[in-house]
Amino acid sequence: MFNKQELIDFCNNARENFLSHISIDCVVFGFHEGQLKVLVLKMKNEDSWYLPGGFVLKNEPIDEAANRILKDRTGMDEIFLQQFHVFGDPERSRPHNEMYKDYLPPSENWFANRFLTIGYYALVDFVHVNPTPDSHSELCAWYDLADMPKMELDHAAILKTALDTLRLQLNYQPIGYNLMPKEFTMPELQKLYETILNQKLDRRNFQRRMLAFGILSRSEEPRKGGAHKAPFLYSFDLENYQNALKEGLKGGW
Amino acid sequence: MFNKQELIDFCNNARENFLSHISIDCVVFGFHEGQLKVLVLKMKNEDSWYLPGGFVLKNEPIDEAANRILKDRTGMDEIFLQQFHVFGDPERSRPHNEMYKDYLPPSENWFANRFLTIGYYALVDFVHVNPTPDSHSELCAWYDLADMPKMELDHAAILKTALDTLRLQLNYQPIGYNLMPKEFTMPELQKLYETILNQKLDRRNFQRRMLAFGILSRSEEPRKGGAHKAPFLYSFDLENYQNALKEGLKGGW
DNA sequence: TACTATTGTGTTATTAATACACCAAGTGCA
DNA sequence: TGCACTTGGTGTATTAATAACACAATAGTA
Repeated sequence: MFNKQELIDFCNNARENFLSHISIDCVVFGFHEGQLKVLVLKMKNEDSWYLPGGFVLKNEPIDEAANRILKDRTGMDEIFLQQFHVFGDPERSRPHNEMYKDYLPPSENWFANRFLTIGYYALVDFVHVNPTPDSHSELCAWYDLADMPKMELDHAAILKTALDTLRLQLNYQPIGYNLMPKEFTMPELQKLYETILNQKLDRRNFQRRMLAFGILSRSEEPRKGGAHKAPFLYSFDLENYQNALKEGLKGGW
Repeated sequence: MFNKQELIDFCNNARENFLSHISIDCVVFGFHEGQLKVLVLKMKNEDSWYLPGGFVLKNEPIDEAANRILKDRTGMDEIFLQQFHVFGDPERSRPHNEMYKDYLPPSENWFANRFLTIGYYALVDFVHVNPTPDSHSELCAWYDLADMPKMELDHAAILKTALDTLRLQLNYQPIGYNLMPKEFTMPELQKLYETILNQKLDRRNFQRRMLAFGILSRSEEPRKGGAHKAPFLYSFDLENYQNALKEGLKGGW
């Protein structure tokens, strides 16, 4: 993916600006046409796929680093982002460590380092994302969760952990606001939940429960023009939603 | 806490063996006499307190590093340990960065670095712990959660986050096994829950719920000899317990 | 206009959570 | 020994949450 000169430049730049041994990888979830999507990158001249990631500037908070990385890949600001796990097996970055050993000695080769990676997951409104490859990628694109390409390193495991975390999160936090468009119908929201959980839910019980949370407001006008019965449009009541994020949806004890 | 020569030795050793920029801090919870306890260290010749922590060896998985650090402080092996958050504000280690600037230039001073710290929390059986200070501490001791000394850096925030995580955990995972002795009475287990949650629970409902989880087995003999009515002794059914850890106690959706 | 797909809503049964009261066993003391 | 007090064990009624289920309304299409 790099030729020798590019590698040298990259390494010099990285060594000067970034914290060593630490990377960030992001699992960006979007929702479109009833499918949960994940943003992935394809390296130049290689059939290898990665989650969007990057490094932490020497004087940058890690949450800001994750935001910066995602802004570069999506064009979006103020993304819903959550740190979920650190992947710290010394073997995890091994395949990369060998990569450029003919070009540079390990001491000068940024990729010869072991990297811990901090996993973040992001929830974004699919249509607002402008997938943008980085300098060593030829493609940045959405993939269906059910149809992901084989990813390098431990990125498949990172994705799995992110998904598990998201599913857990669902039980005590509202999540639709960041994944749905401003207005949506109840069946559309249900589809989101069903997709994340990979499980059918009962329409009537879903609606009752969702409304009981008190985070939705129904607009006056139903959606017109579509086929079939005109569904009501809902949007999130942001104040109650934020509150539910903080307080949790229902307590255990 | 270090004199100049100690500092130089420490830094040389650290630079050679540890990953830079990364530390681990552990919140060790124990339970004794109806109180939730946390293990803390006091620096030599200073009135400053810290959570037990350390660094990651260059070729060591981070979970192993946390285990090693805790084994050194507690004498215990196979501790229940859970990674819960990375604290990555560049300001968090600032107070330490200045500490030895008269002894060594920043490039040679391990403590002049910014550190991300990976937070782990541990649940241990109080009586099995042998609190052991490290080389730059004069004391390693249990403190009541309600009566913690003022800690350095962001260690109070780390503790708070650990406690919040533990309280959340309580809702979908069993936790008593690691904190209670082998055999215990139902009121004792209840006290543990009440202490963690800082809230009174109803005796009868607690017992019903706990038994419904199916992770307890009642021994034949009640505890004799104590004052008052002899309570039954329970222990955890390890197989069901492990299963509940994996599966979660009750699902949301 | 019948048919079909989709959405909206209500009712009942089951299960879980909460609130509450009584009995049993042991201690200490008059 | 009888009584007060403490701790622990268990049951039951009420309420709330969840799960299961059926029918009516609307808009497009054949």
